[in-house]
Amino acid sequence: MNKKTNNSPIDWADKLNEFNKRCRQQGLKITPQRIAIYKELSMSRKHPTATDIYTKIRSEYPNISLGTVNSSLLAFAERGVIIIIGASGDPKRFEGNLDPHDHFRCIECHKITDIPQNKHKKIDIPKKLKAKYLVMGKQVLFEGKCDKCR
Amino acid sequence: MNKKTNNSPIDWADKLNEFNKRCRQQGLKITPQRIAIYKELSMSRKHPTATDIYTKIRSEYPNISLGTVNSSLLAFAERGVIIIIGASGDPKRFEGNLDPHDHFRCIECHKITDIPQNKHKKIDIPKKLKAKYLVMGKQVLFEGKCDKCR
DNA sequence: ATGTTTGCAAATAGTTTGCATCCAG
DNA sequence: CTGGATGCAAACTATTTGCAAACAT
Repeated sequence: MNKKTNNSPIDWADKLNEFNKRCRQQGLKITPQRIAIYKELSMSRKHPTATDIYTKIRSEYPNISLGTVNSSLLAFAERGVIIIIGASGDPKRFEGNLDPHDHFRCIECHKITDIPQNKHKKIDIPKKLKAKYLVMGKQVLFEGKCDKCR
Repeated sequence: MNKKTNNSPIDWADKLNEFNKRCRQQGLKITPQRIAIYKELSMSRKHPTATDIYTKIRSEYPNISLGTVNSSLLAFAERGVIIIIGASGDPKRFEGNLDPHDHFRCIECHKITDIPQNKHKKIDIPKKLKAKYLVMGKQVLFEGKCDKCR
């Protein structure tokens, strides 16, 4: 499509490097399973749940467990290697793409789509907030009905 | 504190009117339970879960059920009488305050605080989004650690 | 060598569903 | 009257926990 062609081995090599670096920085051990989990996540633009990733990975690692997938994803998210998105009540959805962008969620089919940040790049963190809290992230979530559901 | 004194009977009468009007417009039946649910929600600045509200209301309506509280809240949210906020994986949190504002969520204690919209009032909906989707709402969620947890 | 991670299983939490009864409009 | 709402219980889905064995550093 456009310059952001996924699945290119070069992209993946880059991402893997970045991933390894971040893990080491954060004291997270790098295991084949974790690499597979991260690969599955970062190759997907679909904001998979832990179960989604678990299902996909089972073909490659037949005896990985959902618990492992879940705890790995949580460990990543805790250290900022990935992020968690979506709306409350939904299962957790993970996102490997750390470039700032927004999301659109269909209230009917619950699908989440990436939305590039248009103008408003700089919503940024109100000073009052920074004074009182340690602000580590920001998410903008649009909700409504997607083309298929409306 | 300041002009937004909660719990004032006048505030509540206003809100109740508004609530009744909206319910009628939307074809939702008004029952004592629903009024109690909405009252509990709109009097609270704490973004309660269904269970929170259920627990509180039981003193007044000892045989209301969690299912009823939940389905009422969902019915309200579906029709825009209230909104659902929070992050995925968390239990749903409800919010009766429809004035546009943002939220801060502590990733440790999961508490959610209202954040007034500072400057950036106008993030508003990218045209491309509007073209493709039916956008019904927008949420800005800051995440990090609150004063108590950091 | 050592402390983290894995895999498994069980426990917990939260949400949703089905159905008979009831009540607001 | 009638369709939506209630209350109860059971089913489901997702997440978390505990522990012994395996492995990355």
